[in-house]
Amino acid sequence: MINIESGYIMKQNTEESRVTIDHVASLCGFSKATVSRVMNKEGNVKPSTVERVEDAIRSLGYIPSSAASALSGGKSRTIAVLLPDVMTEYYASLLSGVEAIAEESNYNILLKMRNNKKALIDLVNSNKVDAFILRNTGLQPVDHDFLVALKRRGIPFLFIGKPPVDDDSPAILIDNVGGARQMARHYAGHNFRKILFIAGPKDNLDSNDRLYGFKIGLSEAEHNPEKLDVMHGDYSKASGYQAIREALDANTYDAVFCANDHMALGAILLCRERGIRVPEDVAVTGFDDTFFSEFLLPPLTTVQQPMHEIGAAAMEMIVQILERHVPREHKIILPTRLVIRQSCGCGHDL
Amino acid sequence: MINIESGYIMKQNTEESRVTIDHVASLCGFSKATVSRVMNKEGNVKPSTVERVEDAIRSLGYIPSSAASALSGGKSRTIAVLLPDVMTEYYASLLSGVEAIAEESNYNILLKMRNNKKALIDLVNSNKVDAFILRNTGLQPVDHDFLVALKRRGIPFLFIGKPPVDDDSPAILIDNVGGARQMARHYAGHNFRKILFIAGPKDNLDSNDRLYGFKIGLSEAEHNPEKLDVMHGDYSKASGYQAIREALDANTYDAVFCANDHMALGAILLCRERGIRVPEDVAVTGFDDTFFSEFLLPPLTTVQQPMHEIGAAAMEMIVQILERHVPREHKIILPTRLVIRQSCGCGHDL
DNA sequence: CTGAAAGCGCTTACAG
DNA sequence: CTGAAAGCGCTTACAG
Repeated sequence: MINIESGYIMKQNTEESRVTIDHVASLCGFSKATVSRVMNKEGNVKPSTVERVEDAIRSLGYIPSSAASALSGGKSRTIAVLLPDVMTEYYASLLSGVEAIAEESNYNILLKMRNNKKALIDLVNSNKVDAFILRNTGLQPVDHDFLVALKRRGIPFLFIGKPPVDDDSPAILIDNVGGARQMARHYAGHNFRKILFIAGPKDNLDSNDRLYGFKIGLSEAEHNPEKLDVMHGDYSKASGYQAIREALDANTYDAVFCANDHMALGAILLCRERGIRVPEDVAVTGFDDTFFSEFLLPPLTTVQQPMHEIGAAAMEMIVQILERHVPREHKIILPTRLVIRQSCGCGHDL
Repeated sequence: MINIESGYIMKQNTEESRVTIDHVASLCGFSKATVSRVMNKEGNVKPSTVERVEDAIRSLGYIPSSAASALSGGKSRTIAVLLPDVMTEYYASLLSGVEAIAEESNYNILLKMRNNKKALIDLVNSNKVDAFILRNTGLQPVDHDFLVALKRRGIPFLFIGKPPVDDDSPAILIDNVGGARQMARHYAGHNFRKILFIAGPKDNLDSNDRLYGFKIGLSEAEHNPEKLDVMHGDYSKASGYQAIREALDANTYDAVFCANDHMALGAILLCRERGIRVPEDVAVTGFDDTFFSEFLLPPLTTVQQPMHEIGAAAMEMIVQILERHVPREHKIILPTRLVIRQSCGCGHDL
């Protein structure tokens, strides 16, 4: 458009040159109200007008100032995403799913990784984002005042994972129960009789659902193990290691099912240390199908959840809410799938 | 502040209530110009005034509209971060380092994961961010027009990794040469004679530095291998697998050093398949010290780089540039460290 | 279908 | 050290 490289033109527009709606208006001969209307695809603008305005926008390379439109009541086209962290593959995948759709739909994403009440409420009030995607974990519940602020200002939001108990917000869920149920049936097939479930924290919804699904799966398969003990970890490798260590000090088990792969990794590490063979002495399985599970020795049997798709679905739903004013109440449940590898005792071709 | 739960008060302020600078001004009895000054810590405001204004801000719970301040020439307190992806641990760690400092310094971060020229230039012109953090990989070079736009508008930016050749922007670097040099010395200790280096893409700066460091390390140790072959991958597991497969079809090697851990994983996987023992038949080492490397069998010898710190350093530098108007030209080089595990042949206590 | 005008909530010369 | 006023670049009733 403007040749920056050829030095001598630059002088007067080094920092200031900004094409505004006024330039567009005067170039195409319509008012800026009209320009604004076509930019926002409002509808009732004569097609020929739309065309001329769009030509002007294009030829000027006009980019609306999002600050200005946000201030005057328009949209900022940015969505805040609140995640506990991005270091676990699970969250990184979510984020990449969200981002993929954001890019495609021309939204920006603002990332927040701390449940910092003040910062969040500031963000709500700052006019900076159009909506929120919230990952709710039992671990660090989303602040209540923050949710109140959101509702109060009428800013749409959605949960990845179950909303807080009293809240019926839109949400993207996965079939925790179904995945664990498949695992249980597989356990029944192996005829495991002394089973340890290494759960997440006591109040964690995902973990509770997985345990629940596991139990009904067992009973559906009419498999009645001698015992089904439950220990609690915090989803970390270290906690899986610790849990199985304590459990094994007191009891013996055929098999341990962990509420996620990181804890399963911890369990396998403990077994390696003690010379306990997996799966010959004890089977170990997980949940998530994290990157590394396939490369463990033995390769981990686990439940795959569509992490990327969860993020994508969340962003899609937000875009719909924002742009099509679709009914706010809405849940989507994404499927999970048992992935059988060798840590359960299958495939002796190790 | 306002009791949302007790329904009957809500009626009139359900969506609108916003505390503005005017409210603050009238509460404390100063003009909004003054309020603005204290908010922006401009300096020449009488201390007693500052105090009264701050009291008013606090008691009203006032949050400035970032849209308004951005529009009127102020700052948006948000930094754009451009990353190729977040799915690899390397980028996820960077991001978490960036985020940690952003939170602490009260900045927001806007995440961009595609090198989409138009979207980026729009962002530059949209007034939405104060600065950019750019991860430059040889793979997907940062668009030139985008950089031009940045400079033209005077928006500060910084690279993680080497800037493009002709560019002397601030950057956060790691000591690729030093890390690979340590690895080379270790190789000399093992007396490996037939060495394969699985590099990144041909024009990749990190990979080239690692190869360079490896070579000078070898010569410093006066170790002269019979051969040092180089194959190129793309940093993916699959490419490591592929590279070593081709290499092994034509030659034999004592040891292979991979430019990152994912390719080392691929190499180890190929060896597993072929029944080639690592490290007895061939040693395999990597670079990065990714999460999984410790849990591989054999545990991977690799070079650790401080990923989180890189992100943190980047954000810190941006904040300094923005707030203290520190000189723009600046580089920081962070150290790397050899982590010796067993895939190189050390620690036979497997 | 289109335009004139007010207003969104700040910041920043300018004047004192 | 402080204030009155203009202006940033949009959007949105309101009127036609």
